[in-house]
Amino acid sequence: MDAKYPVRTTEKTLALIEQLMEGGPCGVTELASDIDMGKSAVHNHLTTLQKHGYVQQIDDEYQLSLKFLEVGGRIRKSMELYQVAEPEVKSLAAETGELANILIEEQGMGVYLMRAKGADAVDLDTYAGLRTRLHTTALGKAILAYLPESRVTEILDQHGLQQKTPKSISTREELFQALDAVRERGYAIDDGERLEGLRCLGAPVRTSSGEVLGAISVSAPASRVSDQDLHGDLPEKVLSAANVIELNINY
Amino acid sequence: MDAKYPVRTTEKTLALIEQLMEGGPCGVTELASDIDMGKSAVHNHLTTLQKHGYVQQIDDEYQLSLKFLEVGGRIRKSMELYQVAEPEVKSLAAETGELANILIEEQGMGVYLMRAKGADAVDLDTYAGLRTRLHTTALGKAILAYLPESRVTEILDQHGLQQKTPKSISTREELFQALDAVRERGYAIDDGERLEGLRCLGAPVRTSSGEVLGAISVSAPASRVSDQDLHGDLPEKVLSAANVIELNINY
DNA sequence: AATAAACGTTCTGTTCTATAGAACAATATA
DNA sequence: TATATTGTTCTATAGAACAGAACGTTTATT
Repeated sequence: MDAKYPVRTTEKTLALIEQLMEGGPCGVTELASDIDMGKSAVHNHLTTLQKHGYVQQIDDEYQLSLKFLEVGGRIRKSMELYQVAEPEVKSLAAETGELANILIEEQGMGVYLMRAKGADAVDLDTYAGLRTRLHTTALGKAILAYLPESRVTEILDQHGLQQKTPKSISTREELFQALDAVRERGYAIDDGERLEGLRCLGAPVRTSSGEVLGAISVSAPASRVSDQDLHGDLPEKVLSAANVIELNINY
Repeated sequence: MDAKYPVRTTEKTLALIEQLMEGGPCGVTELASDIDMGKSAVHNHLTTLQKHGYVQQIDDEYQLSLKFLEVGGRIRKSMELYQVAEPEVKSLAAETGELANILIEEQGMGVYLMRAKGADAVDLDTYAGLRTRLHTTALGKAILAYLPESRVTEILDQHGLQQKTPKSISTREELFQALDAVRERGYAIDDGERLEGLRCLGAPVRTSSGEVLGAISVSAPASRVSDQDLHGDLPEKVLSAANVIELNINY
Protein backbone atom coordinates (compact mmCIF):
# COMPACT_ATOMS: atom_id res chain seq x y z
CA MET A 1 0.00 0.00 0.00
CA ASP A 2 2.81 2.42 0.82
CA ALA A 3 5.49 1.69 -1.82
CA LYS A 4 8.78 2.02 -0.01
CA TYR A 5 10.74 2.62 -3.17
CA PRO A 6 8.27 4.12 -5.62
CA VAL A 7 9.20 4.40 -9.28
CA ARG A 8 8.85 8.13 -9.75
CA THR A 9 8.78 8.01 -13.52
CA THR A 10 5.87 5.57 -13.42
CA GLU A 11 4.08 7.85 -10.98
CA LYS A 12 4.43 10.69 -13.44
CA THR A 13 2.95 8.57 -16.20
CA LEU A 14 0.04 7.67 -13.94
CA ALA A 15 -0.51 11.31 -12.99
CA LEU A 16 -0.67 12.10 -16.68
CA ILE A 17 -3.22 9.34 -17.30
CA GLU A 18 -5.30 10.51 -14.34
CA GLN A 19 -5.24 14.07 -15.64
CA LEU A 20 -6.30 12.97 -19.12
CA MET A 21 -9.12 10.97 -17.58
CA GLU A 22 -10.37 13.81 -15.39
CA GLY A 23 -9.80 16.63 -17.84
CA GLY A 24 -10.43 14.91 -21.15
CA PRO A 25 -8.51 15.44 -24.40
CA CYS A 26 -5.74 18.00 -24.04
CA GLY A 27 -2.71 19.53 -25.72
CA VAL A 28 0.87 19.14 -24.54
CA THR A 29 1.37 22.63 -23.12
CA GLU A 30 -1.80 22.69 -21.05
CA LEU A 31 -1.18 19.17 -19.79
CA ALA A 32 2.35 20.12 -18.79
CA SER A 33 1.16 23.05 -16.71
CA ASP A 34 -1.67 20.98 -15.19
CA ILE A 35 0.66 18.37 -13.73
CA ASP A 36 3.63 20.69 -13.36
CA MET A 37 6.13 19.12 -15.74
CA GLY A 38 8.16 20.37 -18.66
CA LYS A 39 6.67 20.28 -22.12
CA SER A 40 9.32 17.94 -23.48
CA ALA A 41 8.92 15.44 -20.64
CA VAL A 42 5.15 15.34 -21.11
CA HIS A 43 5.67 14.91 -24.82
CA ASN A 44 7.99 11.96 -24.22
CA HIS A 45 5.48 10.30 -21.91
CA LEU A 46 2.59 10.85 -24.31
CA THR A 47 4.39 9.45 -27.34
CA THR A 48 5.48 6.45 -25.28
CA LEU A 49 1.91 5.77 -24.20
CA GLN A 50 0.79 6.29 -27.78
CA LYS A 51 3.35 3.81 -29.09
CA HIS A 52 1.84 1.17 -26.84
CA GLY A 53 -1.76 2.07 -27.69
CA TYR A 54 -2.85 3.67 -24.42
CA VAL A 55 -3.07 7.17 -25.84
CA GLN A 56 -4.05 8.53 -29.23
CA GLN A 57 -3.77 11.83 -30.99
CA ILE A 58 -6.90 13.35 -32.49
CA ASP A 59 -7.07 16.87 -33.90
CA ASP A 60 -3.87 18.10 -32.22
CA GLU A 61 -5.04 16.80 -28.87
CA TYR A 62 -3.93 13.77 -26.94
CA GLN A 63 -6.50 11.52 -25.32
CA LEU A 64 -6.74 8.14 -23.61
CA SER A 65 -7.69 5.28 -25.89
CA LEU A 66 -10.02 2.34 -25.34
CA LYS A 67 -6.98 0.17 -24.61
CA PHE A 68 -7.98 0.70 -20.98
CA LEU A 69 -11.38 -0.81 -21.73
CA GLU A 70 -9.61 -3.76 -23.33
CA VAL A 71 -7.44 -4.40 -20.29
CA GLY A 72 -10.37 -3.84 -17.92
CA GLY A 73 -12.65 -6.01 -20.03
CA ARG A 74 -10.18 -8.87 -20.00
CA ILE A 75 -9.71 -8.66 -16.26
CA ARG A 76 -13.46 -8.69 -15.68
CA LYS A 77 -14.00 -11.53 -18.13
CA SER A 78 -11.45 -13.63 -16.27
CA MET A 79 -13.36 -13.29 -13.00
CA GLU A 80 -15.41 -16.34 -12.13
CA LEU A 81 -18.05 -14.32 -10.29
CA TYR A 82 -18.65 -12.19 -13.36
CA GLN A 83 -18.94 -15.18 -15.68
CA VAL A 84 -21.48 -16.86 -13.46
CA ALA A 85 -23.41 -13.80 -12.29
CA GLU A 86 -23.76 -11.97 -15.58
CA PRO A 87 -26.67 -14.00 -17.01
CA GLU A 88 -28.41 -14.16 -13.64
CA VAL A 89 -28.28 -10.41 -13.13
CA LYS A 90 -29.66 -9.90 -16.61
CA SER A 91 -32.57 -12.24 -15.84
CA LEU A 92 -33.14 -10.42 -12.59
CA ALA A 93 -33.38 -7.11 -14.47
CA ALA A 94 -35.72 -8.60 -17.04
CA GLU A 95 -37.90 -10.24 -14.41
CA THR A 96 -38.28 -7.15 -12.22
CA GLY A 97 -38.16 -4.58 -15.03
CA GLU A 98 -35.77 -2.54 -12.87
CA LEU A 99 -32.03 -1.85 -12.68
CA ALA A 100 -29.88 -4.76 -11.46
CA ASN A 101 -26.19 -4.59 -10.47
CA ILE A 102 -23.19 -6.60 -9.32
CA LEU A 103 -20.64 -5.07 -6.97
CA ILE A 104 -17.40 -6.45 -5.58
CA GLU A 105 -15.01 -5.11 -2.95
CA GLU A 106 -11.57 -4.03 -4.06
CA GLN A 107 -9.10 -2.09 -1.93
CA GLY A 108 -11.87 -1.22 0.51
CA MET A 109 -14.11 0.30 -2.13
CA GLY A 110 -17.10 -1.07 -4.03
CA VAL A 111 -16.61 -1.60 -7.76
CA TYR A 112 -19.56 -2.15 -10.07
CA LEU A 113 -18.87 -5.15 -12.29
CA MET A 114 -21.90 -4.63 -14.52
CA ARG A 115 -25.44 -3.36 -14.58
CA ALA A 116 -28.47 -4.64 -16.44
CA LYS A 117 -31.50 -2.55 -17.26
CA GLY A 118 -35.00 -3.95 -17.22
CA ALA A 119 -37.88 -2.49 -19.22
CA ASP A 120 -38.71 0.31 -16.74
CA ALA A 121 -35.24 0.76 -15.21
CA VAL A 122 -34.22 4.12 -13.79
CA ASP A 123 -31.22 5.69 -15.49
CA LEU A 124 -28.59 6.02 -12.79
CA ASP A 125 -25.11 7.22 -13.56
CA THR A 126 -23.53 3.95 -12.51
CA TYR A 127 -21.31 2.11 -14.97
CA ALA A 128 -18.97 -0.86 -15.00
CA GLY A 129 -15.82 0.10 -13.13
CA LEU A 130 -17.38 2.88 -11.04
CA ARG A 131 -16.08 3.00 -7.48
CA THR A 132 -18.25 3.83 -4.52
CA ARG A 133 -17.99 3.83 -0.72
CA LEU A 134 -19.29 0.53 0.57
CA HIS A 135 -21.42 1.97 3.39
CA THR A 136 -23.49 4.13 1.02
CA THR A 137 -25.27 1.38 -0.93
CA ALA A 138 -27.31 -1.73 -0.24
CA LEU A 139 -24.75 -3.64 -2.30
CA GLY A 140 -21.90 -2.40 -0.15
CA LYS A 141 -23.69 -3.14 3.10
CA ALA A 142 -24.48 -6.66 1.91
CA ILE A 143 -20.74 -7.16 1.42
CA LEU A 144 -19.64 -5.45 4.66
CA ALA A 145 -22.08 -7.56 6.67
CA TYR A 146 -20.23 -10.72 5.72
CA LEU A 147 -16.64 -9.50 5.86
CA PRO A 148 -14.62 -10.19 9.05
CA GLU A 149 -15.18 -7.35 11.52
CA SER A 150 -11.46 -6.60 11.56
CA ARG A 151 -11.56 -5.98 7.82
CA VAL A 152 -14.63 -3.71 8.20
CA THR A 153 -12.89 -1.47 10.74
CA GLU A 154 -9.78 -1.46 8.52
CA ILE A 155 -11.91 -0.21 5.64
CA LEU A 156 -13.59 2.42 7.84
CA ASP A 157 -10.18 3.62 9.05
CA GLN A 158 -9.06 3.96 5.45
CA HIS A 159 -12.11 5.47 3.79
CA GLY A 160 -14.22 6.95 6.58
CA LEU A 161 -17.99 7.44 6.52
CA GLN A 162 -18.57 10.18 4.00
CA GLN A 163 -22.25 11.13 3.77
CA LYS A 164 -24.06 11.29 0.46
CA THR A 165 -27.55 12.37 1.56
CA PRO A 166 -29.02 13.39 4.95
CA LYS A 167 -30.25 9.81 5.34
CA SER A 168 -26.74 8.33 4.90
CA ILE A 169 -25.15 6.33 7.68
CA SER A 170 -22.78 8.65 9.52
CA THR A 171 -21.50 6.84 12.62
CA ARG A 172 -19.83 3.50 13.16
CA GLU A 173 -22.47 2.44 15.69
CA GLU A 174 -25.20 3.13 13.18
CA LEU A 175 -23.33 1.11 10.54
CA PHE A 176 -22.68 -1.90 12.78
CA GLN A 177 -26.35 -1.93 13.78
CA ALA A 178 -27.31 -1.86 10.11
CA LEU A 179 -24.92 -4.74 9.40
CA ASP A 180 -26.47 -6.76 12.21
CA ALA A 181 -29.87 -6.20 10.63
CA VAL A 182 -28.51 -7.34 7.27
CA ARG A 183 -27.20 -10.57 8.76
CA GLU A 184 -30.54 -11.16 10.45
CA ARG A 185 -32.55 -10.64 7.27
CA GLY A 186 -30.02 -12.00 4.82
CA TYR A 187 -30.28 -8.92 2.61
CA ALA A 188 -29.50 -5.19 2.75
CA ILE A 189 -31.76 -2.23 2.12
CA ASP A 190 -31.00 1.27 0.98
CA ASP A 191 -33.98 3.58 1.33
CA GLY A 192 -32.80 6.85 -0.15
CA GLU A 193 -29.41 6.82 1.54
CA ARG A 194 -27.47 7.16 -1.65
CA LEU A 195 -29.99 9.03 -3.74
CA GLU A 196 -33.21 10.66 -2.56
CA GLY A 197 -36.23 8.67 -3.76
CA LEU A 198 -34.27 5.60 -4.76
CA ARG A 199 -34.73 2.26 -3.04
CA CYS A 200 -32.24 -0.59 -3.41
CA LEU A 201 -32.19 -4.16 -2.21
CA GLY A 202 -28.88 -6.03 -2.17
CA ALA A 203 -27.99 -9.62 -1.38
CA PRO A 204 -24.51 -11.08 -0.81
CA VAL A 205 -22.97 -13.82 -2.91
CA ARG A 206 -20.92 -16.16 -0.74
CA THR A 207 -18.90 -19.33 -1.15
CA SER A 208 -19.83 -22.49 0.69
CA SER A 209 -17.17 -21.64 3.27
CA GLY A 210 -18.88 -18.31 4.00
CA GLU A 211 -16.45 -15.97 2.22
CA VAL A 212 -18.15 -13.03 0.56
CA LEU A 213 -17.45 -12.72 -3.19
CA GLY A 214 -19.68 -9.75 -3.96
CA ALA A 215 -23.30 -8.68 -3.99
CA ILE A 216 -26.17 -8.24 -6.41
CA SER A 217 -29.00 -5.76 -6.21
CA VAL A 218 -32.12 -4.26 -7.71
CA SER A 219 -32.65 -0.47 -7.68
CA ALA A 220 -36.00 1.16 -8.25
CA PRO A 221 -37.77 4.46 -7.60
CA ALA A 222 -39.59 4.55 -4.25
CA SER A 223 -42.83 5.26 -6.10
CA ARG A 224 -42.75 1.79 -7.61
CA VAL A 225 -41.58 -0.12 -4.52
CA SER A 226 -44.08 -0.37 -1.67
CA ASP A 227 -42.93 -1.14 1.86
CA GLN A 228 -44.55 -4.48 1.28
CA ASP A 229 -42.45 -5.19 -1.84
CA LEU A 230 -39.35 -4.16 0.05
CA HIS A 231 -39.78 -7.02 2.50
CA GLY A 232 -41.66 -9.55 0.43
CA ASP A 233 -41.55 -9.98 -3.29
CA LEU A 234 -38.33 -8.16 -4.07
CA PRO A 235 -35.98 -9.83 -1.56
CA GLU A 236 -37.30 -13.19 -2.67
CA LYS A 237 -36.28 -12.52 -6.25
CA VAL A 238 -32.88 -11.05 -5.43
CA LEU A 239 -32.03 -13.76 -2.89
CA SER A 240 -33.09 -16.43 -5.34
CA ALA A 241 -30.78 -15.00 -8.01
CA ALA A 242 -27.92 -14.77 -5.50
CA ASN A 243 -28.55 -18.36 -4.54
CA VAL A 244 -28.40 -19.57 -8.13
CA ILE A 245 -25.07 -17.78 -8.54
CA GLU A 246 -23.71 -19.36 -5.36
CA LEU A 247 -24.72 -22.83 -6.54
CA ASN A 248 -23.09 -22.33 -9.92
CA ILE A 249 -19.87 -21.08 -8.36
CA ASN A 250 -19.56 -23.90 -5.88
CA TYR A 251 -20.27 -26.44 -8.69
CA MET B 1 3.37 6.28 -33.55
CA ASP B 2 7.14 5.86 -33.26
CA ALA B 3 8.08 7.74 -30.05
CA LYS B 4 11.38 9.41 -30.81
CA TYR B 5 12.36 9.69 -27.19
CA PRO B 6 10.54 6.88 -25.42
CA VAL B 7 10.39 6.87 -21.63
CA ARG B 8 12.00 3.51 -20.96
CA THR B 9 10.81 3.24 -17.38
CA THR B 10 7.22 3.71 -18.52
CA GLU B 11 7.74 1.04 -21.16
CA LYS B 12 8.87 -1.36 -18.47
CA THR B 13 5.76 -0.62 -16.41
CA LEU B 14 3.60 -1.24 -19.47
CA ALA B 15 5.41 -4.51 -20.22
CA LEU B 16 4.68 -5.57 -16.68
CA ILE B 17 1.00 -4.71 -17.04
CA GLU B 18 0.81 -6.54 -20.35
CA GLN B 19 2.43 -9.62 -18.79
CA LEU B 20 0.01 -9.57 -15.86
CA MET B 21 -2.89 -9.29 -18.30
CA GLU B 22 -1.70 -12.17 -20.50
CA GLY B 23 -0.41 -14.42 -17.77
CA GLY B 24 -2.78 -13.60 -14.93
CA PRO B 25 -1.87 -13.28 -11.24
CA CYS B 26 1.80 -13.89 -10.58
CA GLY B 27 4.58 -13.67 -8.01
CA VAL B 28 7.51 -11.28 -8.15
CA THR B 29 10.19 -13.81 -9.04
CA GLU B 30 8.30 -15.41 -11.92
CA LEU B 31 7.24 -12.03 -13.25
CA ALA B 32 10.83 -10.82 -13.14
CA SER B 33 12.07 -13.74 -15.20
CA ASP B 34 9.13 -13.42 -17.64
CA ILE B 35 9.97 -9.87 -18.59
CA ASP B 36 13.70 -10.15 -17.92
CA MET B 37 14.15 -7.66 -15.09
CA GLY B 38 15.63 -7.86 -11.63
CA LYS B 39 13.42 -8.87 -8.74
CA SER B 40 13.84 -5.60 -6.88
CA ALA B 41 12.97 -3.50 -9.92
CA VAL B 42 9.81 -5.50 -10.55
CA HIS B 43 8.95 -5.17 -6.89
CA ASN B 44 9.34 -1.40 -7.04
CA HIS B 45 7.10 -1.18 -10.11
CA LEU B 46 4.44 -3.40 -8.58
CA THR B 47 4.26 -1.51 -5.30
CA THR B 48 4.07 1.76 -7.21
CA LEU B 49 1.17 0.47 -9.31
CA GLN B 50 -0.45 -0.87 -6.15
CA LYS B 51 -0.12 2.47 -4.40
CA HIS B 52 -2.13 4.05 -7.19
CA GLY B 53 -4.71 1.26 -7.32
CA TYR B 54 -3.80 -0.37 -10.62
CA VAL B 55 -2.46 -3.54 -9.03
CA GLN B 56 -3.46 -5.49 -5.96
CA GLN B 57 -1.93 -8.26 -3.91
CA ILE B 58 -4.01 -11.36 -3.23
CA ASP B 59 -2.63 -14.50 -1.63
CA ASP B 60 1.04 -13.64 -2.22
CA GLU B 61 0.36 -12.92 -5.87
CA TYR B 62 0.13 -9.61 -7.66
CA GLN B 63 -2.67 -8.99 -10.13
CA LEU B 64 -4.21 -6.17 -12.12
CA SER B 65 -7.17 -4.48 -10.46
CA LEU B 66 -10.46 -3.24 -11.87
CA LYS B 67 -9.02 0.29 -11.91
CA PHE B 68 -8.50 -0.39 -15.60
CA LEU B 69 -12.21 -1.02 -15.98
CA GLU B 70 -12.87 2.27 -14.21
CA VAL B 71 -10.64 4.22 -16.56
CA GLY B 72 -11.98 2.38 -19.61
CA GLY B 73 -15.56 2.79 -18.43
CA ARG B 74 -15.14 6.53 -17.99
CA ILE B 75 -13.59 6.92 -21.42
CA ARG B 76 -16.40 4.97 -23.03
CA LYS B 77 -19.05 6.86 -21.08
CA SER B 78 -17.66 10.15 -22.33
CA MET B 79 -18.06 9.11 -25.97
CA GLU B 80 -21.08 10.65 -27.64
CA LEU B 81 -21.54 7.68 -29.98
CA TYR B 82 -21.76 5.33 -27.02
CA GLN B 83 -24.24 7.48 -25.15
CA VAL B 84 -26.53 7.73 -28.14
CA ALA B 85 -26.09 4.23 -29.56
CA GLU B 86 -26.32 2.23 -26.35
CA PRO B 87 -30.12 2.26 -25.97
CA GLU B 88 -30.65 1.74 -29.69
CA VAL B 89 -28.39 -1.31 -29.82
CA LYS B 90 -30.20 -2.76 -26.83
CA SER B 91 -33.53 -2.28 -28.59
CA LEU B 92 -32.09 -3.86 -31.69
CA ALA B 93 -31.05 -6.92 -29.69
CA ALA B 94 -34.46 -7.13 -28.02
CA GLU B 95 -36.30 -6.69 -31.30
CA THR B 96 -34.33 -9.33 -33.22
CA GLY B 97 -33.67 -11.63 -30.27
CA GLU B 98 -30.07 -11.90 -31.47
CA LEU B 99 -26.66 -10.47 -30.55
CA ALA B 100 -26.15 -6.77 -31.37
CA ASN B 101 -22.85 -4.85 -31.27
CA ILE B 102 -21.21 -1.46 -31.70
CA LEU B 103 -17.71 -1.20 -33.09
CA ILE B 104 -15.48 1.82 -33.63
CA GLU B 105 -12.12 2.19 -35.34
CA GLU B 106 -9.10 3.04 -33.22
CA GLN B 107 -5.50 2.92 -34.37
CA GLY B 108 -6.52 0.89 -37.42
CA MET B 109 -8.25 -1.80 -35.39
CA GLY B 110 -11.89 -2.41 -34.55
CA VAL B 111 -12.86 -2.00 -30.89
CA TYR B 112 -16.15 -3.31 -29.56
CA LEU B 113 -17.86 -0.61 -27.50
CA MET B 114 -20.61 -2.87 -26.19
CA ARG B 115 -22.77 -5.84 -27.00
CA ALA B 116 -26.39 -6.52 -26.20
CA LYS B 117 -27.89 -9.97 -26.09
CA GLY B 118 -31.44 -10.67 -27.26
CA ALA B 119 -33.50 -13.60 -26.00
CA ASP B 120 -31.98 -16.18 -28.37
CA ALA B 121 -28.55 -14.59 -28.83
CA VAL B 122 -25.52 -16.75 -29.60
CA ASP B 123 -22.78 -16.58 -27.00
CA LEU B 124 -19.73 -15.24 -28.82
CA ASP B 125 -16.53 -14.45 -26.99
CA THR B 126 -16.71 -10.77 -27.82
CA TYR B 127 -16.62 -8.23 -25.01
CA ALA B 128 -16.39 -4.48 -24.59
CA GLY B 129 -12.84 -3.46 -25.39
CA LEU B 130 -12.00 -6.46 -27.58
CA ARG B 131 -9.90 -5.56 -30.61
CA THR B 132 -10.34 -7.17 -33.98
CA ARG B 133 -9.04 -6.75 -37.52
CA LEU B 134 -11.49 -4.56 -39.41
CA HIS B 135 -11.62 -6.68 -42.59
CA THR B 136 -12.78 -9.78 -40.72
CA THR B 137 -16.22 -8.59 -39.60
CA ALA B 138 -19.31 -7.02 -41.09
CA LEU B 139 -18.87 -4.20 -38.57
CA GLY B 140 -15.34 -3.55 -39.72
CA LYS B 141 -16.24 -3.63 -43.39
CA ALA B 142 -19.08 -1.19 -42.78
CA ILE B 143 -16.51 1.20 -41.31
CA LEU B 144 -13.81 0.61 -43.94
CA ALA B 145 -16.30 1.24 -46.73
CA TYR B 146 -16.80 4.82 -45.59
CA LEU B 147 -13.24 5.72 -44.60
CA PRO B 148 -11.11 7.63 -47.14
CA GLU B 149 -9.34 5.14 -49.42
CA SER B 150 -5.98 6.51 -48.34
CA ARG B 151 -6.78 5.64 -44.74
CA VAL B 152 -7.89 2.13 -45.76
CA THR B 153 -4.59 1.37 -47.50
CA GLU B 154 -2.74 2.85 -44.54
CA ILE B 155 -4.58 0.43 -42.25
CA LEU B 156 -3.89 -2.50 -44.58
CA ASP B 157 -0.20 -1.60 -44.67
CA GLN B 158 -0.14 -1.55 -40.91
CA HIS B 159 -2.22 -4.58 -40.03
CA GLY B 160 -2.31 -6.76 -43.17
CA LEU B 161 -5.06 -9.18 -44.13
CA GLN B 162 -4.79 -12.01 -41.66
CA GLN B 163 -7.28 -14.80 -42.39
CA LYS B 164 -9.56 -16.17 -39.70
CA THR B 165 -11.45 -18.85 -41.66
CA PRO B 166 -11.10 -20.23 -45.22
CA LYS B 167 -13.90 -17.86 -46.23
CA SER B 168 -12.03 -14.75 -44.98
CA ILE B 169 -11.04 -12.01 -47.35
CA SER B 170 -7.39 -12.54 -48.24
CA THR B 171 -6.45 -10.09 -51.01
CA ARG B 172 -6.75 -6.32 -51.33
CA GLU B 173 -8.71 -6.65 -54.58
CA GLU B 174 -11.23 -8.89 -52.89
CA LEU B 175 -11.58 -6.41 -50.03
CA PHE B 176 -12.02 -3.35 -52.24
CA GLN B 177 -14.69 -5.20 -54.23
CA ALA B 178 -16.45 -6.07 -50.99
CA LEU B 179 -16.28 -2.42 -49.89
CA ASP B 180 -17.79 -1.33 -53.22
CA ALA B 181 -20.64 -3.75 -52.60
CA VAL B 182 -21.13 -2.34 -49.09
CA ARG B 183 -21.39 1.21 -50.43
CA GLU B 184 -23.88 0.04 -53.04
CA ARG B 185 -26.12 -1.73 -50.55
CA GLY B 186 -25.51 0.57 -47.59
CA TYR B 187 -24.69 -2.34 -45.27
CA ALA B 188 -22.04 -5.04 -44.88
CA ILE B 189 -22.46 -8.80 -44.65
CA ASP B 190 -20.29 -11.42 -43.04
CA ASP B 191 -21.34 -14.93 -44.01
CA GLY B 192 -19.07 -17.18 -41.98
CA GLU B 193 -15.91 -15.19 -42.65
CA ARG B 194 -15.09 -14.70 -39.03
CA LEU B 195 -16.68 -17.81 -37.58
CA GLU B 196 -18.04 -20.80 -39.48
CA GLY B 197 -21.85 -20.86 -39.33
CA LEU B 198 -22.21 -17.28 -38.10
CA ARG B 199 -23.88 -14.59 -40.16
CA CYS B 200 -23.53 -10.88 -39.36
CA LEU B 201 -25.04 -7.75 -40.79
CA GLY B 202 -23.40 -4.42 -40.09
CA ALA B 203 -24.39 -0.85 -40.89
CA PRO B 204 -22.24 2.28 -40.59
CA VAL B 205 -23.07 5.23 -38.39
CA ARG B 206 -22.08 8.49 -40.09
CA THR B 207 -22.28 12.19 -39.41
CA SER B 208 -24.20 14.49 -41.69
CA SER B 209 -20.89 15.40 -43.34
CA GLY B 210 -20.25 11.76 -44.22
CA GLU B 211 -17.61 10.93 -41.65
CA VAL B 212 -17.87 7.38 -40.19
CA LEU B 213 -18.18 7.26 -36.42
CA GLY B 214 -18.56 3.49 -36.09
CA ALA B 215 -20.89 0.66 -37.01
CA ILE B 216 -23.63 -1.45 -35.45
CA SER B 217 -24.50 -5.04 -36.24
CA VAL B 218 -26.60 -8.07 -35.53
CA SER B 219 -25.00 -11.53 -35.39
CA ALA B 220 -26.96 -14.75 -35.65
CA PRO B 221 -26.42 -18.43 -36.48
CA ALA B 222 -26.86 -19.20 -40.18
CA SER B 223 -29.57 -21.70 -39.25
CA ARG B 224 -31.82 -18.84 -38.12
CA VAL B 225 -31.02 -16.36 -40.90
CA SER B 226 -32.31 -17.26 -44.33
CA ASP B 227 -30.82 -15.71 -47.48
CA GLN B 228 -34.07 -13.82 -47.64
CA ASP B 229 -33.68 -12.36 -44.15
CA LEU B 230 -30.10 -11.41 -44.98
CA HIS B 231 -31.28 -9.03 -47.70
CA GLY B 232 -34.71 -8.06 -46.47
CA ASP B 233 -35.90 -7.97 -42.93
CA LEU B 234 -32.59 -7.84 -41.10
CA PRO B 235 -30.90 -4.97 -43.00
CA GLU B 236 -34.06 -2.95 -42.59
CA LYS B 237 -33.91 -3.25 -38.81
CA VAL B 238 -30.20 -2.60 -38.53
CA LEU B 239 -30.26 0.34 -40.96
CA SER B 240 -33.22 1.83 -39.16
CA ALA B 241 -31.37 1.64 -35.82
CA ALA B 242 -28.26 3.19 -37.39
CA ASN B 243 -30.41 5.94 -38.80
CA VAL B 244 -31.96 6.75 -35.43
CA ILE B 245 -28.47 6.99 -33.93
CA GLU B 246 -27.34 9.29 -36.73
CA LEU B 247 -30.31 11.57 -36.20
CA ASN B 248 -29.72 11.77 -32.47
CA ILE B 249 -26.05 12.55 -32.93
CA ASN B 250 -26.59 15.28 -35.47
CA TYR B 251 -29.28 16.85 -33.24
C1' DA C 1 -0.32 41.20 -45.44
C1' DA C 2 2.83 41.47 -41.81
C1' DT C 3 3.80 40.50 -37.22
C1' DA C 4 3.44 38.33 -33.04
C1' DA C 5 2.10 34.75 -30.07
C1' DA C 6 1.46 29.97 -29.18
C1' DC C 7 1.88 25.47 -30.37
C1' DG C 8 4.16 20.75 -30.90
C1' DT C 9 8.45 18.83 -31.50
C1' DT C 10 13.69 18.06 -31.48
C1' DC C 11 17.81 17.93 -29.05
C1' DT C 12 21.41 17.81 -25.30
C1' DG C 13 23.94 18.30 -20.63
C1' DT C 14 23.10 17.84 -16.09
C1' DT C 15 20.63 16.03 -12.44
C1' DC C 16 18.18 12.66 -10.60
C1' DT C 17 16.82 7.92 -10.21
C1' DA C 18 16.03 3.14 -11.76
C1' DT C 19 18.14 -0.98 -11.13
C1' DA C 20 21.33 -5.07 -10.34
C1' DG C 21 23.01 -7.49 -6.92
C1' DA C 22 23.82 -8.70 -2.26
C1' DA C 23 21.73 -9.58 2.07
C1' DC C 24 17.72 -10.35 4.95
C1' DA C 25 13.55 -12.41 6.99
C1' DA C 26 9.78 -15.47 6.32
C1' DT C 27 7.82 -19.43 4.60
C1' DA C 28 7.78 -23.93 2.38
C1' DT C 29 10.18 -28.26 1.51
C1' DA C 30 13.13 -32.30 2.33
C1' DT D 1 16.86 -29.59 11.65
C1' DA D 2 18.62 -28.16 7.35
C1' DT D 3 17.85 -26.44 2.71
C1' DA D 4 15.64 -24.09 -0.92
C1' DT D 5 12.62 -20.42 -2.38
C1' DT D 6 10.01 -16.66 -1.62
C1' DG D 7 9.18 -11.41 -0.98
C1' DT D 8 11.44 -7.48 0.66
C1' DT D 9 15.15 -3.98 2.06
C1' DC D 10 19.06 -1.44 0.90
C1' DT D 11 22.78 1.00 -1.75
C1' DA D 12 26.37 2.27 -5.30
C1' DT D 13 26.57 3.07 -9.92
C1' DA D 14 25.16 2.82 -14.53
C1' DG D 15 21.81 4.95 -16.99
C1' DA D 16 17.97 7.58 -18.17
C1' DA D 17 14.48 11.46 -17.36
C1' DC D 18 13.91 16.16 -17.87
C1' DA D 19 14.46 21.44 -18.02
C1' DG D 20 15.42 24.60 -21.02
C1' DA D 21 16.69 26.41 -25.36
C1' DA D 22 15.83 26.35 -30.21
C1' DC D 23 13.24 24.81 -34.24
C1' DG D 24 9.59 24.86 -37.77
C1' DT D 25 4.31 25.42 -38.18
C1' DT D 26 0.12 26.98 -37.29
C1' DT D 27 -3.08 30.33 -35.42
C1' DA D 28 -4.27 34.97 -33.74
C1' DT D 29 -3.63 39.77 -33.78
C1' DT D 30 -2.62 44.19 -35.46
